[in-house]
Amino acid sequence: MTTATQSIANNDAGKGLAAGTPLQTSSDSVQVRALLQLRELILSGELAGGSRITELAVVQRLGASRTPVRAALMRLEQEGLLEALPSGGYAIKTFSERDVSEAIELRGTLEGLSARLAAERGAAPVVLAEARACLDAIDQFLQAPTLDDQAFSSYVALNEQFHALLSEMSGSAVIARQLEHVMNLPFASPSGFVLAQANSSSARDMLVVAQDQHRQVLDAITQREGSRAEAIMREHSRLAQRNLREAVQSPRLDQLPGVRLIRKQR
Amino acid sequence: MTTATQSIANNDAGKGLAAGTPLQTSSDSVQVRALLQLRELILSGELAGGSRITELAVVQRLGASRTPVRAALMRLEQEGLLEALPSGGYAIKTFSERDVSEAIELRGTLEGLSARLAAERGAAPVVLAEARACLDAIDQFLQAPTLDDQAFSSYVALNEQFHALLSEMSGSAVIARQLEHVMNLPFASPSGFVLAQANSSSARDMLVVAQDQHRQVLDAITQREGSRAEAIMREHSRLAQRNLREAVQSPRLDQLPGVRLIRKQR
DNA sequence: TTTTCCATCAATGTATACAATTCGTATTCA
DNA sequence: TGAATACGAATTGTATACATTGATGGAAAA
Repeated sequence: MTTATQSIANNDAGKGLAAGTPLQTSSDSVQVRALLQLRELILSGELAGGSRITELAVVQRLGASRTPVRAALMRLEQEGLLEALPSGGYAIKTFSERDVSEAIELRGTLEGLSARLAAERGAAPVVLAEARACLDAIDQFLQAPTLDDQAFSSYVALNEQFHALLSEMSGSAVIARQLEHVMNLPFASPSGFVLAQANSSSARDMLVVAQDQHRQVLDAITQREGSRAEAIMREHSRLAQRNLREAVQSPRLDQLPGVRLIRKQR
Repeated sequence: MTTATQSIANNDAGKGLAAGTPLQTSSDSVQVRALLQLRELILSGELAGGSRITELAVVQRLGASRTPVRAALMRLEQEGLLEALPSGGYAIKTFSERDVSEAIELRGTLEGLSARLAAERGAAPVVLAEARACLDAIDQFLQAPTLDDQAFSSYVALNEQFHALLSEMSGSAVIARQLEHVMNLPFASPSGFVLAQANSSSARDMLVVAQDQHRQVLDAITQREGSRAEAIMREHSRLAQRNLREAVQSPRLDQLPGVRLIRKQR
């Protein structure tokens, strides 16, 4: 995970100003800034999916020199957002709905593996406690009969945290690394499409179901029930699958990061 | 670790040469050559695991300039062979036996997923036919009561091919990509440790077992038995686990690529 | 009008100069 | 003597010039 510490603004006399750029000057290195900005540009759909992307264009757009831009491009390629063209250069990848579905399935499988290992080996008590606290916090939000956008955002944050803790419980750096890599794929993230459902009447119910699965997988891990833990996490990812299917038609979809990269047909 | 120029001496006396110099030992670009050579250097153990690696050292060693070397380093970091140090620069990663074990488990899980999807969706007949041909070829080698090193090498190649076909059968580029990524981890490859067992008396028997699993998973896929296919591939990876455990003490171990990166403890 | 060849250009690949940061070391002050 | 600071060497980060390759368009010939 790249540390995106937002701190004192620095630097950046800003030569070429582009319209609409969020102007988030963090004091990170040029390389990191270029990576973040370029990723944002792609995920926001500002750069059309499928189109070719040239170094020079990015250089002009971001104001950095070719070297850090090149690094960022390389990085984004291996993240899966860009595709290296055989003739050199890159194209912005697009994803079919099936691709997204498979990415979610992949995450479910890996999280299942992680949960099983955590159960079989036993998780560190500290992490378990953190996870319980995290779930308690989620419960707080679910108390209310209806949830506003703010509550959903909080849920998303806590949800991500819980999944991260789950990954940590396996005690496997190798698997955690792979999971991180899968999550780099857009929309594969645990809360990828929940926001699209925020207005749905059944939205809260879905979160209730998800939260129950959270509880149960933690219980399974505590009871050292490996295959139960694995099965739960796999099923848990199916919620995201459902959200994906429902969200594909949602008009609100366009506001989510990365959805512009999904092409309609397979 | 001193310089000593013990690798392929390209070294070409530097910048004096004008354009058009036929220094292409292999017809690839400098970048690709640097990547291959550096990876080889690491996997062969010529660069000590855990040690820091500086750009300049690599530049001097490989004769390329900093730019392609930098690209190679970046690549190897994301492959998992190098670790990016917080202060900049890289260190050669080392792996515990547990890391390796987890990498194998990971592969088994992903191959299981792939096989299940292939079974559920149905695999392309062409690929299925190729896979059968591949297994027939392996059978040829297993006819002999004992196998020489040459036969083992052939087995390894065919084995890799079969696993590649299996990955293709799922029809999922997303999953195939992840599998590829996992295989980048040293020793996670399907035939990672078979060569270490080549002299063992039970070596052939192990291959016989493996081959039976190959047959069965193909049968399961053909019969559209998803969870059976998945289970078989998971169990299949356990063979590699066994090989790992046995191979760890083998004196022949040092000749395998990457084993020098395994640290003894924890 | 079409095809082929050449010229031109644009984009990436490569090398290197320059800047900034880090780390080790030595010196100085308490 | 110890610690802290400052200085210097080394290494990475950044920018850019140069080289090469691939694409594109236009002109000439069939």
